[in-house]
Amino acid sequence: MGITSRKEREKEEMRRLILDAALRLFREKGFDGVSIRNIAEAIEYSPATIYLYYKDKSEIYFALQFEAAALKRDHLLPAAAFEDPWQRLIEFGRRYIDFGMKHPDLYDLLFIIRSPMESIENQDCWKLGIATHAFFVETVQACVDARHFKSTDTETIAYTLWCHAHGLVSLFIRERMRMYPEEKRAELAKRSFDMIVKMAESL
Amino acid sequence: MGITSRKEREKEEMRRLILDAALRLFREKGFDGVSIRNIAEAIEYSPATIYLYYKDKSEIYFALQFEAAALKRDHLLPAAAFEDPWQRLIEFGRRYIDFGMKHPDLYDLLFIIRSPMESIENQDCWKLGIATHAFFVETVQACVDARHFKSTDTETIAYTLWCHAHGLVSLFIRERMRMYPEEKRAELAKRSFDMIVKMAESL
Amino acid sequence: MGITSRKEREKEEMRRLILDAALRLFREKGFDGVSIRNIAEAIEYSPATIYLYYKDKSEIYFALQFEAAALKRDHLLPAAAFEDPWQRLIEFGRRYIDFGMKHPDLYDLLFIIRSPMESIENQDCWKLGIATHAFFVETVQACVDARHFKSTDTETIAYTLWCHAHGLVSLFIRERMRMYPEEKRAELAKRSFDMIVKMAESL
Amino acid sequence: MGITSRKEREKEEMRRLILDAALRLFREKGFDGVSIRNIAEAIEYSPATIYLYYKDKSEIYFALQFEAAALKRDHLLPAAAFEDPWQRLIEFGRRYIDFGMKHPDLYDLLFIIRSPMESIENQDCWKLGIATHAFFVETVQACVDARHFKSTDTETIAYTLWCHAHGLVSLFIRERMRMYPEEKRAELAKRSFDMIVKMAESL
DNA sequence: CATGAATGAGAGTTCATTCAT
DNA sequence: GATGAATGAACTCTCATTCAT
Repeated sequence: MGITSRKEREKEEMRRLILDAALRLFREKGFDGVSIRNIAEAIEYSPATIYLYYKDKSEIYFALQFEAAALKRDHLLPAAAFEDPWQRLIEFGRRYIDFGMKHPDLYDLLFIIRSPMESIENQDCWKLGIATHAFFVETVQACVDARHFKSTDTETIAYTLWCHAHGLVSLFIRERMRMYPEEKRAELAKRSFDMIVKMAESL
Repeated sequence: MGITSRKEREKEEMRRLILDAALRLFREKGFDGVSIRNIAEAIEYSPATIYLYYKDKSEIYFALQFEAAALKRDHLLPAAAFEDPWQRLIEFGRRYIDFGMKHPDLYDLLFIIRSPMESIENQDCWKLGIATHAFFVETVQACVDARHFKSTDTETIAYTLWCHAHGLVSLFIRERMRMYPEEKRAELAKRSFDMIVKMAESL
Repeated sequence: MGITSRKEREKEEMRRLILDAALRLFREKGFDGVSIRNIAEAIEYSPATIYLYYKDKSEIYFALQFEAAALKRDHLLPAAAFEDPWQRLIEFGRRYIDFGMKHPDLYDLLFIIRSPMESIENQDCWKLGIATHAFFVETVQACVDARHFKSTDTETIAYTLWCHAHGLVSLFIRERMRMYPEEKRAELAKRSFDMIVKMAESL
Repeated sequence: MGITSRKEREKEEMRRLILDAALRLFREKGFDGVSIRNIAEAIEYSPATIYLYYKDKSEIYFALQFEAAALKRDHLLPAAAFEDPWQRLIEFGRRYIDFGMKHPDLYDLLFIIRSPMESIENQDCWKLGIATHAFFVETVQACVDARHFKSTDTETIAYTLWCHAHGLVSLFIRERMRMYPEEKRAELAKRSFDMIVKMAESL
């Protein structure tokens, strides 16, 4: 078992190495701009070596999507610590946007990129995403249960808040805010978040 | 003149053919995923023929973007007919979302696709977009002037509403609403629009 | 006959137009760098029109080679005016080098470029070249007859002088004189010509 | 070490294969007339393979030029053994011409072919050429110092001799001696060399 | 386990050339 | 007589991928 597990561990480390490099490169040059060769060079292995760990390029893609989903979950999870559902919801939103701003490529991967036909592999990723989304909806539900809103249409409330957050992040990371001077964008996003919170309060 | 105009027309038809094919392909596979060859095959011409009508790949892209911007403006413009700014704003929002739903590829092109560094050529397109955006902001301003909102932060109000609308459309057209059954999605979008309108009223 | 000859004349003018443009372009961008399209644009006709006057690209090439040969002959011919064979020879040499310096592309065409298999067409050109060369050899012979040299090996004398002149011109136009500062090259060439003349005197 | 060196050797052999094919093609069709595909076909490999050994087309060109320069130096160097500067000079000239006749493609590459703007890479080649040229000029200078010529214009003497040698070789290898029967050409060249030597003696 | 070597396929683009009008 | 439209073939170069070692 010792040997087997060490091998397992080494294999895992190698996958890590590949994914980290891939992720960094995707960040820099976009998904289409990165080649297997680029990744191989980045980790100082030969291109052929990559294929020992991932069947093909799209498997790397799926693995990354899973990574992204996990990272996102980890980024959002601390919101669960807030006992008050309303505070929890706010924190969740703040963290959601923060995640998108800090990891634009991951966000892109999860919510914008048109994926190359989702095979079975990324079902795990999908489950993760579902779970995180469920946590979000439950939080909204908790607010509803706590009579925080006049409206009781949990589904629509959750969806509406999501639309706003997603719109905010994706306009930003796909560079559609050029009519606003660069240095004002972050602040505008911040003000908009505060505003939607206010708006939600009077729902 | 007869011959000239027929030739002109035929040339125009060919450009149409190219643009339509290109548009469909761009949306399916993204800008980088589409090759001149692909487009040529789609319209059953040789690759070289494309170059008789468009200088290079990005010129096709710019032509499409310009068309999309013009179509969008035409789609939104009727909102200007409403005299009451608040009604005008609502109509504008409704039409914005409607445009995105009806012409997902055009919306994609304008607000989602990662473009090849926009050179001077598509300034026209850019101006068009700016103008339409300005109309939107002015409408919000008119509402503010009419004391429709408690808040007077026009910029943030406009931006927040835009975020919601863009988020709604882009989650839809980039298929990130799979957790909702297909037949419910349109209705959910509708309810969300109504909700944001309500929320805005109490701004 | 009037109509026919006018048509003939017009056809000739068009050929002139094409050749002149081609020549200018070859000068600027080299033979390989020029396309039929380039030539067509230069004379503001369509590429297809060129084909009404020349069967294909290499026919233009051959026509140009003939042009070059004729131009060269015209450039050298005035040397014939000198009655003294020695003066005639010197003048011939001077003019030969002058031609190469003033029309590097023509010289290139005639003496350096590896031609695309010489078909029957450029036989005319070949004859012209032969004739000019014969004139040169005859001049040398005249010097020999006039006991200008001790040596009587006309063939070798002519060939040796030609080698020098050709070497001088071709090192210059194929840019192999970079070890000499640009501004000194012309003068060096001049001094070398004077030197070979001197050397020939003591042959 | 065995394996490594064998691999090294194989790699070197492949480069040889490419360079040999390229050299032959360049000389037949000129630099612009040769495509990577041509070279690949000649050695019966795929075009992509070429890129494993040379970054691009001009790197092949530079590699060849460097080789040619080195070979030429090696061919000329033995002349240095002659102590008497005049004998040294004669031997140098003889070897220069001999090199051109024996390796027409290399000579072509070095002194005739129109090269793709030489970047920094082939500086080595350039230096080699400069050095060999310097050796030549020094030899002429030594003759001058030894009062071998009446003229003391070393630069012009060297240049004039070079012109003759270059003209002789390049008329030959670019096939501009067709007016002389094939079997007489070599002898004519020989006689011309002897003649220029004589002429130089009386300088 | 890792890789060097190789390649087919395909990218954008340009070219000489043809042909119906 | 002139041309607009079209194309097959070629260009340089990169990519994902395979396979023998």
